[in-house]
This record gives sequence, structure tokens and C-alpha cells, in this order.
Amino acid sequence: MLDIKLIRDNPDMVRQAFKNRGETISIDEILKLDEKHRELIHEMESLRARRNEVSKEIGKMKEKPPELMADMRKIGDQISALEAESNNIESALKDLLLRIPNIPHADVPVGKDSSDNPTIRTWGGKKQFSFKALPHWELGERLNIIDFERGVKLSGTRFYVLKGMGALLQRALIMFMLDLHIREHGYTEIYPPFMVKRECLVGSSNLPKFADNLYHDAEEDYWFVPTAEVPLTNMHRDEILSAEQLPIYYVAHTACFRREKMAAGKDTRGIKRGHQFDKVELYKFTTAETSMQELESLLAAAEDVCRKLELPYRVIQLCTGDIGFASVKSYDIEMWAPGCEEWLEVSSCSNCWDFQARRANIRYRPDSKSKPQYVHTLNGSGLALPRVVIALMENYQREDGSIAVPDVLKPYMRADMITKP
RNA sequence: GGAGAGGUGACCGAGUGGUUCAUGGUGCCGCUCUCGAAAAGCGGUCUCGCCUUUGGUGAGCGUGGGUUCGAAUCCCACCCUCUCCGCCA
Repeated sequence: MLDIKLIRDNPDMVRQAFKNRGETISIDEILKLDEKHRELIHEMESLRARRNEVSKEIGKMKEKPPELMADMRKIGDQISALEAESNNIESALKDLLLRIPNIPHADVPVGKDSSDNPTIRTWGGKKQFSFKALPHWELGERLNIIDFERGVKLSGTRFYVLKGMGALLQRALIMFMLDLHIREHGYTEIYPPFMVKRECLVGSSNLPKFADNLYHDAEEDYWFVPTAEVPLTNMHRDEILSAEQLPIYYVAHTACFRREKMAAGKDTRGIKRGHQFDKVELYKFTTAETSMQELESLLAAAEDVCRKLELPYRVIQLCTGDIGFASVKSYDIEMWAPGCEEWLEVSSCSNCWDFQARRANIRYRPDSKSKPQYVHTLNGSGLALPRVVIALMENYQREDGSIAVPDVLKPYMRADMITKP
């Protein structure tokens, strides 16, 4: 959520930022409602001030004058009417504010869509094979480690079953990633609920605008997390942190649930895009001063996973037209998958500035004499599991259809190779 | 799911209609004292909004309504926590 004062004082700057994003929503309605709202507040306040004063006097009187009390009753009715109007305007204003995106940082390149995203760096060139590299769905079926048919039998399209060494591979990757971030990058492991309250989704910016990508249990009003970012954001909702607590680094492994109803027929083969997938998520709460450098170190932690797994990847910066709703600056990490011959997005690292903090009311006190300020929040995958599994299977495949295990995973898998049982 | 108890500021904890602009304590900040520290004493210390901003004003005591000139306090609904019972991986 943007600060209404920022919009009020710099409407043209906000308009330009939205234009760069390709965002069509207008702020005129917001400005209009804000002005009306402040008018009403002014009216209500002077009436309340009067009532407070007179009521205090009535309290001191022995004889309660009925005509004065009748006057105050009238004022009370006026206040109620204004209150009702003000509340309506306020909730309309709030709803609009919750639906407008963050303002991209000044150093984010202006662009229309993903084709305008600059590549920041590429690591580990595309591996050359002396044979035809197979896509992971073929490798998975031959090795009997991914069972697509039974996934569909259990849950329908876009579900799959990992089996035997396939399940072990994913589990090994999760363990490896968590251990790496905990031991070498200073993160604290969190195991959060996978179902959360509505207000958590508002805090993280998934609601109200992106409800159609979420699974929801209407009976209990539980929402299934589309990413661990949601519970992690809300860990400190409605809290005032002390400066010494910052920065806070959290890492969480969760399942993620997404409807993904938009791209029917696209990405249907393999395990690239499903309604349920596992992810290791990195999350930071920082001060305003340090968030930009914290974004770089968050990205570095995610890249470290790719490097230690020795999987080729590139880092892309998202342009204004492609950047996420809540983000002021984002990098994507894409791994090369030689079998399906595409770059797979395995991480998206974002600085959300105070956008989520404002929604979730997460603040800190810079020192004991200062007013509370909003923290900055950052998130990034470290990494998304199924796509790392794809990249790993396809990059480490051998001509005989077996898959070599990367050195860092050998202790977790207690095996050097994934072969047909 | 049933019964009972309870939700007050960073924390503890008073407060059952009007000197409560939320008592008191802890913590925190400043000052005094001291070579310094501790202790002690004095003062300060919740959050958010609006305005014509050395200041003024409003709101907030789990949440939302209601009663009243006036509500932390009375009424209604809901949420949450704790204890016991039931169920259960």
C-alpha cells in the first residue's frame, strides 16, 4: 500500500510510475475520496470537540438542564450521520489503495514486458551433450521417479507423484537449501502454517486483487498459502520491532498452492507448473536505509544455491512493465534446462520497500526516542523445488538415462547416481 | 463440540457511567548526585489521524454494533486465550 500522503502530494509522480508499469488504474478517484474524507473528519471533529466540552460541564452540574442535553443529542445524531458517511468513504478509499501497485525504484529500467528485461549476468555456460538431451518428463518416467498418470488419478491435471529416488531428490534439495541458508547465510528456519487468515493475504498483497489465484476454504475462511512469503510477512504483523532486532532473516520450506487457472494448455507437460509445489523461501525485515543492499545479498544467497549445485543460470532484472505488484525492484534467477530447452524461473527476489509493511502494520523504532517507522520487507525463492529438480535432472543426465547426483547432495541422498531400480 | 474464567499501553496490573486528558509498577529516555558505575531522587515516556503545526483537535481499553448529554465501565453479537470435559495424528 502506498502512503496516501505520497499520492496526495505527488500525484504526477505516481501517475508516471503507473504508466511505466502499464498500470491503467486511475488515482483521481482516490484523490477525490481523500479530499472528501478529510472534509468530513474536520466537520466531525469540531462537533465532537463541542460535545466533549459540554458533556464535561454537564457532568459537573448538579441540575442537568434538559434543553442542553437535547441539543447535545442533536449533535450526536449529526455526528453519527457524518460518521456513517465517513466510514463508507474510508472503506472505499482503502479498497482502492489496496489495489494499486508499488512505485518502481528509480534504477529500474523502464520497459513494456519481459522482453525488455536486461540480463545482469550468466553463470556456467549451457552444457554440451554428446547425445540428445531428454526432457525431464521422459527421464522421470524411464527412471520411474515421476508418476504423472497417478498424479492425475489422485488429483487431476497439473498434479504428479514423485516416487522413490525422485521424492528423495526433492527432499535432499530441500534439506540442502535449508542447511545452506541457515548455516552460511544467517537465516532462521521457520515452519509456518500452510493455511492462513484472510488478513495475512491482504498484508502480503495477494488480496484483494489476486484472489483468483488462491485456494480458499470458505467454511472456515482459511486461505492456502501460495508462497511462504505470506505467513513470513505476517510473522510480525501489528508489531513494533526494536532497531536491534533488525535485520531479521527467515527461511521457510512450505508447499505452495496456486490455482494457475489462466494458462490452460500451456506448460502442461512435466512438473514445471502445478497447483501444488514446494519452495524454500527467503524473507527479510530490514530498515529503510539498508534494504537495497539487503536485496543484493538476498539474491546472492539464492545464487549460491545454483552455484553449489553447479547448475547454469542467469540473473535478469525485471523492467517496470514486468515487475511484481508489491515490488520496487526485482531480480529473477533462471536455470537452463537442456532437455526442454528453456530458461526456468527458479527464483524471484524482490524489495517490497514499505509496501507490505504498511499493509501489515510492521514497524520498528530506530532508537528509543524515535517514532515508529515502517520496516522494509524483501523476499526471494531460495529456490523453487520442481524447477530445480527439472534443471538438475536434465543437466546431470547421462547417455544411459541415469542421472548423476551433484556432490553437495550426495550426503543427503547417500547415492552417487539415480538409476533405474 | 460442551462448560467455566478472562482479553486494558513495550510488559505487569488497577479501574463497574462524569477530577481517568487510562491509577500504579517494571522497562526505557533525560537530569541531579558520583572519579565512574550502581542505588536513590526528580522529570519524561502508548499509537494513529486531521488542521491554519513552538500549537490545536479527534479517535483507539479484543472486534463490530447499541444505550447515553457523556462508555474501558452498561447491553447485544462475534473473535481470541486459558482451565476442565469430549474427540484426535
